[in-house]
Amino acid sequence: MIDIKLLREKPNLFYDSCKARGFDTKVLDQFFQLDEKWRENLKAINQLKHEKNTLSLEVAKAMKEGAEPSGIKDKVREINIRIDQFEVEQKEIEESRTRIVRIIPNLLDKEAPRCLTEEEAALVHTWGKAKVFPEDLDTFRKSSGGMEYELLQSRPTSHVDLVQDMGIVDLERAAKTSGARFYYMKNRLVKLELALVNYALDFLSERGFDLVEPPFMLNYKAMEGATDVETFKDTLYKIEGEDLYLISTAEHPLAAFFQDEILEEGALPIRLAGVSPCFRKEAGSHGKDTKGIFRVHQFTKIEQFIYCKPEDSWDFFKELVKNSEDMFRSLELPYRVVNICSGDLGNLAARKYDIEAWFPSQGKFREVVSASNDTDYQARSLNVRYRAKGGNRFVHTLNSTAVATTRTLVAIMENNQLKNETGFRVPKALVPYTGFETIAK
RNA sequence: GCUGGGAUAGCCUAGCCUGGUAGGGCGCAGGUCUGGAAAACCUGUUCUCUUAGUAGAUCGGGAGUUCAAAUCUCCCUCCCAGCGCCA
Repeated sequence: MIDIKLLREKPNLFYDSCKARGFDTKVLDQFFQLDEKWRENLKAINQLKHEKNTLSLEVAKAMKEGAEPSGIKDKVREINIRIDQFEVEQKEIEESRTRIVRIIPNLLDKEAPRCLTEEEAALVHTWGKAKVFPEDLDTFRKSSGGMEYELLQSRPTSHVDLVQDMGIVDLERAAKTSGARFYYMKNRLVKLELALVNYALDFLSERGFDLVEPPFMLNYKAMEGATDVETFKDTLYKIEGEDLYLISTAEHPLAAFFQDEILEEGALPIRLAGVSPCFRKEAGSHGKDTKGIFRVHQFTKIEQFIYCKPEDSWDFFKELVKNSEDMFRSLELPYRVVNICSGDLGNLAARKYDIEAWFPSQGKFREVVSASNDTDYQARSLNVRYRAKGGNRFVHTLNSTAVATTRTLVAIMENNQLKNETGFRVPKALVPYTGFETIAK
């Protein structure tokens, strides 16, 4: 949630930020309309309550002296009716205002590029040597700066065909039992997934993160604080008859961990590495990546999360991106880093970097990591503060994927295909965790 | 799921029976004192409102009774203890 006081003091900051995001500024106009009415009403209510309190004291005084002040009591009853009328209206105004405030996006960071679409994201840098099929070379060059590449003789098999041919993923039966975008994962691929999870946890543990397996469900209040309306609408599964939602990322339970708490300044920064399944409806993505395990309703993800002091958050943003990059370097997966367009940012993020791995079969860079600095936006909604000199202040929160298993598995399959047989090589870093070097038919 | 006990400001706690300005302690901040510090003492220390007041709200959340609710009544949430069920 944004800071209402700041919105009142410096409306132009918000108008500019919303325009750059392609967010309709009518919402801001509505806020100011409602807020003005709200403040007007508040004054009237306070005035009436003051009268009421004064008269109530007179009643107490009179009764102590043995009198029956029925005249004053009647007056208070009248005032109560007027207060009730105002308060019913005020409650409605407040609800509308809160609804509106909650959808106003975070203030953009000045380094978030001003543009509207996914394609215009600013290239930050690239790493590795991509395997490119000649047909894709144009697209690759346009989207990769001067990144190194080697040309492929033939297009690598798509992971969809590969996993089914090898019998390590059963999509048809998953469709039967659960629907589209589900999977049964089998044998060595299961081991590889768990290897990836364990590797990522060791990796982050060594870098000072506390490992956390959070609840996989959150109640409305926690979820509302941790995320935004868009996520609710498009991605969350609700448990029928209960005040519970399946998490779509460990970010949310990690963010809500300190809900309504005041942290000691010396305890910051707090680095948490969450591991959890992620459940996503993927509403609105019909027709995209419909086959295979690239975009699914359920996958496992290891997520980095940091709570810190406001003045430090951009340093920690760099740290998160570096961790994620190091992770993908160690998995030998070529990638590019992009600075996401103002128009393509989520509501919470002031700035967001994506890491996009190169997928040789698809001939594209695709998102495997998303790193955001939510500044104080999420912390304000969740009421997470720290004790600072001169008063409690909201912390800043940041999050970044370390590894999302399914997507990373696809990247591994497509980048490491074996030449003479059906299968792929396990990245060296994972071999100690798998105990085998290849997965082949 | 059942029975009982709890939830008061950053933390701890009084007040609840018997309705009438939420009191104290710790911690923190400022001040007096000091060469400096400690101690002691004083002041402040929830939120809201750009008329900042002799203002309003606030005692886990909501509703009710009353001129008036932390206090009485009802519903709900969470925590603790005991019992039950349970991989």
